Amino acid sequence: MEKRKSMEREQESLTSELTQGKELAEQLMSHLHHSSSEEKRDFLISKILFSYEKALSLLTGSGDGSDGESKHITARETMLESPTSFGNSSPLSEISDQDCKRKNVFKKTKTMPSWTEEVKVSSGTGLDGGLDDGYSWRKYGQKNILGANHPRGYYRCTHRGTQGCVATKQVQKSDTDPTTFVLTYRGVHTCNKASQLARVKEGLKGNQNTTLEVKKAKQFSPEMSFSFGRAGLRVKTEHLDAREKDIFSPFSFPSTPIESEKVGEHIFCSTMMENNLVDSYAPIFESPPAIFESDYLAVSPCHMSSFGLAHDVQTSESDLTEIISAPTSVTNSPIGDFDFSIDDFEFPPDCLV
DNA sequence: TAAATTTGACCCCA
DNA sequence: TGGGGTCAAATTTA
Repeated sequence: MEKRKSMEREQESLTSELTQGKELAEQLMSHLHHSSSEEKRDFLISKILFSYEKALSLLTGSGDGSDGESKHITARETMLESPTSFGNSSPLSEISDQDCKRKNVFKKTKTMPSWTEEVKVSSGTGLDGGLDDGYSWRKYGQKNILGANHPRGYYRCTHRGTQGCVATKQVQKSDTDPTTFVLTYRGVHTCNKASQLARVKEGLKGNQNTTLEVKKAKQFSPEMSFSFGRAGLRVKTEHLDAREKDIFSPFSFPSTPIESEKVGEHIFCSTMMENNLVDSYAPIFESPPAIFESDYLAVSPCHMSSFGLAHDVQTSESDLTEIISAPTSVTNSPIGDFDFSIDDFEFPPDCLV
């Protein structure tokens, strides 16, 4: 009995890994067609390889095949995820559509990549909870969290219905610092806006006016099967004059004082290196956080290298923190090389904030 | 009037 | 069994 359960789990993990591999391959195909950055393609390839290696290890029994996530997936959930896997005769067919939906949601939530950011905003920005990061979010819930002084807001991508974008984020005001919001992102944007933002970010490459400083990576734990840890960035903004704010307006940049003493405070790059996870970290930037909210965004060198940014880098107080300059828009770009100017970019009407 | 937000209820899981 | 996350109806906003 116990053995059978174990086998079922392995089969589920296998299915999950193969499915993931397939999806990643499809993403890669899409990126090939859109001449995305080499880093991004490399990352997708490494993820695909990892998925298949893991699947193989499950088949051969050489690995434990279970990770923190997949071992929680039940047989029922797995079947529900693949509606075609059971026919009318299955007792599962009696499960309501809503039940199916819910179970899919819970499973997807658990298996989606997630990472955390701490974003400091100045009071009066009117961005509480919204914290515009360039994506369109729709609030779908709010909960009081045990032990937390402030409620947690739940947001999902506006394009979820139209484009099936599964990205979600949680926003909670920090208990210790009311000006700091803890943002937890889950899932990767698959909406058009994501690729458009990526293009905007890439457009930073040739632009040199606005200073970016990536401050720190606060947390990283290999929570997701292998590559998607939780990483944190503390993003500060300051010194935006009216003109610059206008420039940033499409992304609603707030302005807050920078805490220079915290620059380089957290060394996460080395942690990544030690864990051979540098490549794995790429996805964190590849997808959403897209914090457009600072004119002062610090980036550790490992980020820089994974971004393919080798130019216009100044050394900051920390060896692990460097400053980039960019003129019109800023972000901790998930996408590596910044290839074209933002001037080349046009927002389709449906994506303007 | 469509889109966004609020909020109580529901479900899953530790 | 309670906490966290999500759904969806009701309400608000643009």
